[in-house]
Amino acid sequence: MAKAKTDEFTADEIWLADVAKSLSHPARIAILKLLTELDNCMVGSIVEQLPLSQSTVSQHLKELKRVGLIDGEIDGPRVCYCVNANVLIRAKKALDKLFSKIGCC
Amino acid sequence: MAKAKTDEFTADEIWLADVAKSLSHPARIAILKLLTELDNCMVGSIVEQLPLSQSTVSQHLKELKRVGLIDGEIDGPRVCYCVNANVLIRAKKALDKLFSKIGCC
DNA sequence: CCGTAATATCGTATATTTACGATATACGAT
DNA sequence: ATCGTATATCGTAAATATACGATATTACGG
Repeated sequence: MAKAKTDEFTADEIWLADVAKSLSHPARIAILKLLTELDNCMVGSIVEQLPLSQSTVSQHLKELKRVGLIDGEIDGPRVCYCVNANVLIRAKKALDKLFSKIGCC
Repeated sequence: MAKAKTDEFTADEIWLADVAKSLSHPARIAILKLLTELDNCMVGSIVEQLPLSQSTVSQHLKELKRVGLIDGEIDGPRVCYCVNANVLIRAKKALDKLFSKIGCC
């Protein structure tokens, strides 16, 4: 029943799982890709490129922002999002650490 | 209503999101960590270390196996799981590619 | 063959995610 | 002040995820 026993895991484990969760939808992967490629990262541009409604895209952006993978900067009546490299690097390091000593049984 | 519009995204995006999904629970992060640390990777050993029931752990193992992050090898009456480095490397490369050109608006 | 141990699967309850349209908010222009 | 545009939030329905106990399966030892 999805009883949140998260306190039984380490903060690192919970954090990495949370970042992974934010990456666990193709739309959010696509959004991150767009943010690294487009010279224009207004929400409207993103919505145009995705097969999803504006409100749904907004929800996905909120999820990415929640874990800090992107930041939104208000630009007049628009919002400009961009990738937060720091969080990204931290996530990659955590992954590397997790798998630094792969050795099997 | 979670209408699966996944065909609108690229295979790469879907795959990476799927791997991320399999990493999106602290128990599964913990399992992967255990598999890289324990000299004994029987299911029983994993269950012992986690605050979850045997059936729940088995479900998590199934999810990790589904995306190929781990392989299970039958060893008598037990099953020995280990990390699949190939899938892992592929995932890391996909992440690196995704973020190779971080440049903001 | 039978019992025991290890693991997987089933059934099921609850929680969370995903999606959309409708509505609210914020801002710039007129 | 009002209008139009851009974005966020609300309400909600359907899908999926998580958890557990109970049961099935598999393999070995006697």
